[in-house]
Amino acid sequence: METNILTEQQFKAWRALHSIRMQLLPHLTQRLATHSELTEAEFLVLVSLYESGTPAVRAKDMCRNLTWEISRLSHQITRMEASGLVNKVDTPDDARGFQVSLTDTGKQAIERALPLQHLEIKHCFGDVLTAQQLDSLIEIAEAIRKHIEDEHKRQR
Amino acid sequence: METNILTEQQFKAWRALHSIRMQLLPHLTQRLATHSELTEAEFLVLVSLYESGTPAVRAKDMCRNLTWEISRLSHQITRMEASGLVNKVDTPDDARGFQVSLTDTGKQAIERALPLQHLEIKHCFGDVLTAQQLDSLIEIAEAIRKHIEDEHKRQR
DNA sequence: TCATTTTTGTTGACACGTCAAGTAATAATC
DNA sequence: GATTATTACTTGACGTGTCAACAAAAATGA
Repeated sequence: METNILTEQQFKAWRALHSIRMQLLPHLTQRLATHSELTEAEFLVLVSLYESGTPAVRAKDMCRNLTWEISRLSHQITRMEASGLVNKVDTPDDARGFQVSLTDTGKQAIERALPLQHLEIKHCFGDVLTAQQLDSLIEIAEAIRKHIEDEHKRQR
Repeated sequence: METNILTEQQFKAWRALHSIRMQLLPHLTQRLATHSELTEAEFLVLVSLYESGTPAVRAKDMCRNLTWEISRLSHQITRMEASGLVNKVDTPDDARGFQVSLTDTGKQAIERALPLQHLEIKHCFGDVLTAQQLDSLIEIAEAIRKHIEDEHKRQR
């Protein structure tokens, strides 16, 4: 309770969120690097592609899916094309955009990494929490999403 | 439910956590940049110093406080010293380490930023959630912390 | 149809974070 | 007290993420 703006409980919860972020996420990205030699950003792009069910995904759609901005994706795809995980393809209907597709290497990488990473998530997140706690998280995310959306829309 | 490793609920909760991370945190760091011209890393260092109550904090202690590794702090302090927010001082008793102290600029910056940022946190986090949800977060963080600590200790 | 606006993406600069390799001082051990 | 191990930090390389400035295609609309 540094100031009296936040209540004690609010402050503790904020620190709790920070703690989750600083402990769980680095741990998981490290595991991912160890068992699959993928960074988190690479993993997210590959999952997004893999789960789309389509051979190629348009950049702007992937951005919406990942909640990334286009500049971030552009940089990331440039790097991943260089390392051979994805290909960049022109869109047939719109000469501005591009599509991203999995290479064979990329497909193998994600098919190997996905179950391993889900095991990690289960082990140090899913199985560590109670059903009530999992439900709370889902509610919390929704409450925050709604709030931010209202803020955002007003600003734009 | 992409694979059947995680239960549906676990998977949704995992996505919820991801959603919180991707929506709330960028929003808050952007606000911080807007109202105080500080990055999140700068803010965290300044808060750590300010709340220590001492004129200077030793690097390793600040690392423990922030859950940062020393390399990260070293880089960060180098940048912040260049921009005039902190000073680097030799420790009196141990010639290996260094201490960090607030400059006047840094002190003014944090005294201005802290209440503003707490208002933001209250507005889009603390006041958005119920008391039960706040308590859940505190419990969740503790459960994860304990789990990771056990994992970590075994590995070291 | 022509001009304007919007959408889509690129690029460069810069701050950030991690890793691995190194250095130097202190602590521990014999 | 000399050797060894540990601690505390530095540095460089590299992947990441944001911002602002830019470019070009597509949609809008007068």
